[in-house]
Amino acid sequence: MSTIASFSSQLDPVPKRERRKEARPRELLDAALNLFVEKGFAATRAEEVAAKAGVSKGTLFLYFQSKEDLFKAVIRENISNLFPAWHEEIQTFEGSSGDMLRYAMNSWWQNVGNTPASGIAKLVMSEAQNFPEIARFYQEEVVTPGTRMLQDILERGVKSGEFRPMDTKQTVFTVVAPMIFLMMWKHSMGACASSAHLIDPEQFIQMQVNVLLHGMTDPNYL
Amino acid sequence: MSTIASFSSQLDPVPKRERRKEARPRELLDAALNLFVEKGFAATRAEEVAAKAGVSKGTLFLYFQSKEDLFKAVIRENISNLFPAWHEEIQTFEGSSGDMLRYAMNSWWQNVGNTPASGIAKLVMSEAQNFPEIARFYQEEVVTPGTRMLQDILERGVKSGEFRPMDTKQTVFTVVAPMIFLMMWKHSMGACASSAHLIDPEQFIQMQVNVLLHGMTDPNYL
Amino acid sequence: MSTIASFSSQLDPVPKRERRKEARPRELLDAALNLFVEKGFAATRAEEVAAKAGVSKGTLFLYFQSKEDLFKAVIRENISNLFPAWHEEIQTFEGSSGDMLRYAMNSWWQNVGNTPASGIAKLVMSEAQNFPEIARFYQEEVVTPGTRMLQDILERGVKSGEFRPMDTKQTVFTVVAPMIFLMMWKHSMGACASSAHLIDPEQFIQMQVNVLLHGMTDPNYL
Amino acid sequence: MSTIASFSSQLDPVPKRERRKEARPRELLDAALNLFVEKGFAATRAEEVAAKAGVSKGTLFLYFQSKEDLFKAVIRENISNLFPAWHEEIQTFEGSSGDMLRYAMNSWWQNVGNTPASGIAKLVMSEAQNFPEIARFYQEEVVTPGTRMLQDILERGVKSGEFRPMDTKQTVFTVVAPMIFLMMWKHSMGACASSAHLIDPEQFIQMQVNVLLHGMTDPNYL
DNA sequence: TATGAATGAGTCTTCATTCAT
DNA sequence: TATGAATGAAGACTCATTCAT
Repeated sequence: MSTIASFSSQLDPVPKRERRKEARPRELLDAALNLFVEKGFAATRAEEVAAKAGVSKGTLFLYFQSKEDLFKAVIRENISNLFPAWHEEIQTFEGSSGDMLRYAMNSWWQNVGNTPASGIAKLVMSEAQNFPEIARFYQEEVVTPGTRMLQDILERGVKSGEFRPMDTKQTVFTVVAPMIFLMMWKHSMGACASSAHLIDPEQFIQMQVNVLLHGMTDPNYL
Repeated sequence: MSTIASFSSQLDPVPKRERRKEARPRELLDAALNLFVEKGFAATRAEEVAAKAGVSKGTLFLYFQSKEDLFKAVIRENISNLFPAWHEEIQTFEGSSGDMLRYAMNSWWQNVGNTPASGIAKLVMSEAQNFPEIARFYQEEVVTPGTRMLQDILERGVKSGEFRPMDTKQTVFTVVAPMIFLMMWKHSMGACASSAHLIDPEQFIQMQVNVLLHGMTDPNYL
Repeated sequence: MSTIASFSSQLDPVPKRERRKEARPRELLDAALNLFVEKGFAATRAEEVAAKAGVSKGTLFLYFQSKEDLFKAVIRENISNLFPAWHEEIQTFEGSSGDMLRYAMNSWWQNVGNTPASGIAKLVMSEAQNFPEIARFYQEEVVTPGTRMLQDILERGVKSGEFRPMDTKQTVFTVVAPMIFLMMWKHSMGACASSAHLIDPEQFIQMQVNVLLHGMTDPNYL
Repeated sequence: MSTIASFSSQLDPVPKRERRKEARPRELLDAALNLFVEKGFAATRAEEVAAKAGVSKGTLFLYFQSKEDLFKAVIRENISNLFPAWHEEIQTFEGSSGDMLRYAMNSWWQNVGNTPASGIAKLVMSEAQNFPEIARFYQEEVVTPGTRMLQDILERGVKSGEFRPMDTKQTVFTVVAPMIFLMMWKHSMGACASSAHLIDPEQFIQMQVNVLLHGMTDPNYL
């Protein structure tokens, strides 16, 4: 057995940058991510995380100095890869800017809003005050590139005459707002939604795009 | 002024046990609002609230059955109570439904968004998972009447032909989203805003209303 | 009205020994008695006692130095008159000693066991460890005269040949035991009695007397 | 011996954090039994129990969910657990039902009445009002099986003709009463016993059995 | 490196008692 | 004498963190 193990480790030579020491933490980080998203930072007990990762309480603190340290690591590890192929896709999009915006928002729902990643965003915003360092980190890694991308779309539309002239830097938040809202709602009020306030996210996004593009006063558009 | 002050302070050496039954709830509520918003519900100790209100720990529980009860009172006092007058205003509003919507959102900014009360919404959404009872309470006391009011505006516009036909129940969240977003942003990312992502709330709201009403493709509207 | 009041107070000239100062405490003592019996010493809140007596919390402490002090007073005030006419009755009883015993126990049930006084006994025994002084007081005021009286009955029966020779000093506890038991049961397990363990006190006493007199092996007696 | 002791104490300087998972519950239970009996349930602080067992406050709650849970465990450990063996003994008893009853009561004295466990019954009855759940538990765990067992003895005697016909369900309390009495007395009045009211428990039990079996009027029995 | 028993600081809540009015 | 607002000590229970094994 030890032979096989050592053999296999020979086959997969760990790249230098991926230190051995971080193989175990991965499981802890995954467990923590899910629990933090599900229950929030304060309400998640260190022991739960350890149990979910299949190790003992003590082991957790072998890899992370404190629960807070774990939290920061969870966020840091899971934020960076939010804008992978997505950005690429948008960049090469062909079609009207309106369609582009619609596509971007639908795509966001598919790849972020409707995945555990949305939980991270909720978590970050919820705990931003308590962890300013994380908020700043999130700002840099997610907010800046994200708004940049959306702003590009708006500018493309204005330039082509499809959209009316606007302060794209500010208007971009008009596009961001429903997405932030959707994530927050889903992970907070959505959990206790009385039937009166159920939101159908996909319908909501279509409606949102329609309103963004045509407003509520345009009688020619549904 | 300083003369009067020092004089009066000689006369009233602030007795340790001041009897202020009438004023206490208000003082405690204010202290609680600020601390909850600043540090979160769970992270705020009951004793802190009492201290900030200038009373002892025990006194807090003389006026509120529990910390959670205090939180509910904060919500009621700072948000729920706004609705009646607000509803009245809307009811008697004369003018186009577009102006009405603009008025409602501006008014919201004046009375909620731009006050510490905005922190409450952020707080409730952040802590909803941990305190479902509070989420439920907020749903009932704020979300339901709030959306009801906005829905009325939309229906008014549709009925008058000013707005295009729509599913007002879902569209209302299109109006709610930017407000929720603004509060979340202000109390999370906004706190560590790199200059690149500063939001000018009032400008944002105007822009939001314009977009809601006319969309981004209407070249006839600024 | 004030005339009538002062007039009436003239009609009932308070005896010197019954000091004026103790008129108000009477109400407090009564309230305390009922509450202590009903809920126990620790579980009875000072404010409850005051409320039941129709005064404010502060007033209670005007008349009694502490809750403990109140407790002692309650016991002291209510114990002394447990053996009033009863003792007299027994003394002049004519009939067999068996009938006398039966009469004593039935009478005890009427005058003590089935009245709030039984609660006092339960209370004293329950709190004896915490208030040794009271236990000693109870010993003197109740236990000693009570057992003395019963011992007299036993000795009367032995002397007349109706009862077999016995160590009356010890046997007296055989008579006392069911009474103590009945009071304890009534004020403790009796409160949560599953139907299986309901005790019919009067039937129990008859049975007890029958057994005391005739045992369980005497086939000639029911 | 002292040599060995001092030698061993040099070798084992009692580590602060000793791992004794197996022994802990027993130690805590013993500490709790003694403190509960000595001071009452409510008056005993959880930390005291822990300290007496030589552990910290937190450790207590590692083994028992709550103070009430600890109390239940004390009852179970010290009384409930006695029943199976006891029931067995009774079941296989050979001899007259009278001897059987005498044996049962003597055995009870050996195993309960004369041990700290006797304090539990006193405790339960004293605190029953304040902790109904405990009373219910005691009813279920102790009262029901205990009375069942005694009732079996009585029925055996009736069936064999040794005892006269009787309502065994009610008569059983006639047997229970002196035991309850003995425990109550011992842990209340007994503690401050003036010499006049000292009870010799063993003599009392013999006398009690004699009276139960033969009554006080049977001249043929001592 | 891994374990999990043990720790103890921290927090809400209660309530006897005080004291300004 | 009476009030009741205010106090603060006390106690159950939690859980991040430590450390002996």
